[in-house]
Amino acid sequence: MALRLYNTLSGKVEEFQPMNNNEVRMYVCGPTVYDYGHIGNFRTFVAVDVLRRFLRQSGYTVHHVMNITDVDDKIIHNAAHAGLSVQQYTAKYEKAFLEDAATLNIEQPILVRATEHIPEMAQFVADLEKKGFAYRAEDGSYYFRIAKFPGYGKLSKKDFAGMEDGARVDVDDYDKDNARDFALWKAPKPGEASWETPIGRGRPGWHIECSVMSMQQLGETFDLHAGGEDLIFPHHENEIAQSESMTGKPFVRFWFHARFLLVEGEKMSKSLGNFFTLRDLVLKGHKPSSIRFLLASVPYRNQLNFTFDGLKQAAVSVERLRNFQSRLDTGQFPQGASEQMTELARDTLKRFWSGMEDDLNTAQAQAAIFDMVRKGNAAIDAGQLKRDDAAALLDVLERFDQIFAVLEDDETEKMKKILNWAKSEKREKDVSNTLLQTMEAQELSDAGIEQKIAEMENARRSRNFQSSDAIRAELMAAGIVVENTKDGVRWKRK
RNA sequence: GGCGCGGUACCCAAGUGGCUAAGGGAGAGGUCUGCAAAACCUUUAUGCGUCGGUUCGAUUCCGACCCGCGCCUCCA
Repeated sequence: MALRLYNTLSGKVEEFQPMNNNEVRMYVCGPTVYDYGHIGNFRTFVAVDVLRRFLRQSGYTVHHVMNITDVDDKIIHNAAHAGLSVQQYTAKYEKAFLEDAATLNIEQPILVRATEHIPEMAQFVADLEKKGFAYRAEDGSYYFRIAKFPGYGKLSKKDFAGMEDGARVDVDDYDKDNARDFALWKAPKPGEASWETPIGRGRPGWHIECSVMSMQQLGETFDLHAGGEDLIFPHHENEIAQSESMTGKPFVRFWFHARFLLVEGEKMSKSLGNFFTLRDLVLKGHKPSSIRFLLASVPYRNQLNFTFDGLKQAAVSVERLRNFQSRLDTGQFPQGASEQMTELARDTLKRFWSGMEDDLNTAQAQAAIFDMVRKGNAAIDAGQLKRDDAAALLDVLERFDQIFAVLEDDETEKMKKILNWAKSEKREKDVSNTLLQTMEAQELSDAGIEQKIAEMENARRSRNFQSSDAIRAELMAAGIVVENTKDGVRWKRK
């Protein structure tokens, strides 16, 4: 059994085997740091994170590299508008992106930045020109000659053969030999950021950074290259053209693309008012774990409809898993193991795993876990769960969470950071009461809460229910839920 | 216009040429419970966009149509 993964290049689901036994070398196209990351960006990065974690859980050592695009037209434009240097401008958004990724429990890959590889890129362009794949235009820009690369279009399944003669040529593209030729290197326009290099002054085109940095980090041919579906063309098609022209070898074995999401049933766009950054959602009071759970629960190749209702549902689902985990953790169970539960743990893990192996079918994998939760809860209710069973079920839950990463309950700290950020950015008006209430619950110390609960328990023991209910209500108002179980009192922050 | 993906219950969302069409949420009823929370049980698609076709049999394959979405010059 092994992971079967859809490969955009072949258009088929294939068995994934890395080139070197236990090592996977993968590259993901990272963010262009010109603004805060939105929920669509994070769908892709969560999908890649799930892939990365699953590969690691499968026993591979994963070399995972991600680029930061820190120079492009939009950055140059926005930076100038803000009166900042490109570097000052991008530093802010790169930091924000990495914080947001951490908020969503996305493990950080090895980072490489475009602006830190300018000489290598210039060299790459020079070499491509030497080999006849690139040419210099009159203004000092360099273009890739796609006519020289017969495989052009193989990733995006486009046939460019018939388009060469008689193809329309845009008036402003008079510099290019063919309208489809793409920029490797851009000559500077007045006031734009540029670098002095042996091929002249200028800045890299968009695609070149990924070819140069990925091959530098991972070799001329590597296992996996990921990104959003929009990158298939032209970005990844162009990367293939540049890289394979340079080395004469296959560039990437598996191409992995995450599908775009919809927000409230529509394409996300600023004009529709359904454009949300991660921070927007947290300020509205949604927990990072709910967001991650929702993003991860629809398989990456399917369109995901991201809705606020769905976010609420995800929160409850995560809560259900956490409740079960806590029940297993704190419950008192008799020694030993039961055959049914041992089998349940084994079967669940198997189902979970085969769901994941089936092109990362996270919905299927999740269903196995929820089945286990129901059966496990029922066994506890019936008094049939033994101590070793609890450990076995907890272990399965742990395996699930090493990939989904939603059970760890330390979110208030993350949310607080975002709250503080909102204050520093003068965005207090966007802070919801839900978030404030969650934060309030955090203000109470564990000791303070336990003190209150002790008072409540005393009142209950002396059957002074009026008093105990008052304390319960008070705690509830502060976002603390107290549960009285036959194994004792348990409480949690909501 | 070209290429591609999808339309499954109130919502989100898997899946299959024929056994009861996963799972989660929501609603209803019940069990437990001083209350609350959690949990469990029952219940909610004779039906899988529409219409044809192939087949002993289709939600699953094929065709047409309707709707949604993506790519086709830098949006994840």
